[in-house]
Amino acid sequence: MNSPVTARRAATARERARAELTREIKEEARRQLAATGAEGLSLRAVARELGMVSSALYRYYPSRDDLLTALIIDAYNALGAAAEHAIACPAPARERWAAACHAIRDWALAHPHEYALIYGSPVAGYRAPEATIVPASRVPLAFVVVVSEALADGELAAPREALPVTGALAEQAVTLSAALSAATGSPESSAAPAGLPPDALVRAVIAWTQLYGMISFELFGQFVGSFEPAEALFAYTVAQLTAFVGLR
Amino acid sequence: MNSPVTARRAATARERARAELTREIKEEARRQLAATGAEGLSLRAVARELGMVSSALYRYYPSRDDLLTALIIDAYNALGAAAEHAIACPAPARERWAAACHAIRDWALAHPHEYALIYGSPVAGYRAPEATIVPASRVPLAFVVVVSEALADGELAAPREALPVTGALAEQAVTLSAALSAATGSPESSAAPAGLPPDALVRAVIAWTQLYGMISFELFGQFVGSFEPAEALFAYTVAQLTAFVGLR
DNA sequence: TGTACATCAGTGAACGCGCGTTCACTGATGTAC
DNA sequence: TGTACATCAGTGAACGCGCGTTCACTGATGTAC
Repeated sequence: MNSPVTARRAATARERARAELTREIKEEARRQLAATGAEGLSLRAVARELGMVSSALYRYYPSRDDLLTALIIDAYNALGAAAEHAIACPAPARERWAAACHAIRDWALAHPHEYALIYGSPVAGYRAPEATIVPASRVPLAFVVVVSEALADGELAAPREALPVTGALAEQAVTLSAALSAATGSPESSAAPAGLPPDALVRAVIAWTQLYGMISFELFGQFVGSFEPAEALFAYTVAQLTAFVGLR
Repeated sequence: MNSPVTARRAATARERARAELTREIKEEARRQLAATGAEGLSLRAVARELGMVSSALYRYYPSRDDLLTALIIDAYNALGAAAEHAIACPAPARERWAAACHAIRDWALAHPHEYALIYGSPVAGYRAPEATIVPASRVPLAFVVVVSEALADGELAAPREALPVTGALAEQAVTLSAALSAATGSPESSAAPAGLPPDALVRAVIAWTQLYGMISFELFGQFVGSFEPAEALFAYTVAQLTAFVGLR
């Protein structure tokens, strides 16, 4: 985009203004998302709030869907960063794992509409482009990394009541495991989560869906009148899951 | 509504036509829901499809939200009926429990938009009325009933790795347990699920959120490229959950 | 059984709204000589 | 350094759309005497 062939030079005023406005548009859109939800996000409203004419936004985002995509990617990245930050500390794997769980819930409670945007029911007529795949995998990858490191450090042991993983499920797990090794073999990732055995990987994935279910139930109001506030239930679930995943 | 004070009499042609059309409107709305999702549901489109003028619908549903509410209640009831049907057979509790899990997933896969309507991200600007509470509780109640019956029949035992339920969580569980006993003490329910100990209730609730998370992940496309198709993963999860809940 | 009146279903036009996107344009900023 | 041209940001009007909801109305169905 920015003429990568030519030598680097200082950004012009125009370029700075453009970057600035691109950011402001996204911020205003995020604000409206938080107020209205994804379906209510409107280019015209965003432009209005920024004191521009709606057609001017098309200099920055070619369509409403592109703006939505930008928000989705940002949300995945923000949540992924929260999880990665939580596991980036010198502590036993089981503690880092639990910290990631709580970090994810905290982020979700703080940004409910952004959480719904990425994990809620799909937005009608919107098809997520491939650019969302990598950001979307940061959270599950963080979990896999922790479990892998626990395995390497001898802190992983299958729970006593674990059922064997066989058949089609084992095949899927092996395939995914290989894909993960390939993906995280890239230079930027120091810890290679390769070689996670199928049953450990399956348990990690199940744990992730459990977290997701717990957080979504809370956020979408299914606990109103019973386990709301849900801190206690969540903490208990995380503790159980830690054992289920096999973190000692 | 139907003049319960006066003696019963044959329905007039008008009344039959009204009941018929009310049903047809809901059916058409459900069809559009399946095609477009909740946000795309429009009174005008429903009327158009039925060959009526849009204002005529207001004789049947006072507003779009009321039509949505009717669909939500129907969806809860359909899913609840599927779960109840699955547990209504002479078999060990653990099998009936697993059957309910699979029945719920099957229904969700067959009616993805209706599932999203009741368990997806809340529809913007829509507030669920109280009339949805009872239908919404049929599924969780079915699970509680099975576990209660297992307890009564000596088929329930805490899993070896179960953590104790204490503090705020135990209090919430006790309160909920009491509410359940009161609610299901009504004549229509034969099996009184009273007296479920807090830790068993908590585990049942956690299991329910796990199921929900697993089904939603599959339905909302988060498994694309990894565990899709998700039958194997789901079956494994159900088996694990059965043990977790303590069904022997 | 027949008539007068009340109830109700459905019509058609209208209100008022907001939306995404396109397009020809003006005027400012940047660039090459 | 100064000028001519190219690039780009933002404007304002317009297109075409669909929506929920209201309202005065016509004509059919039901009811009471």
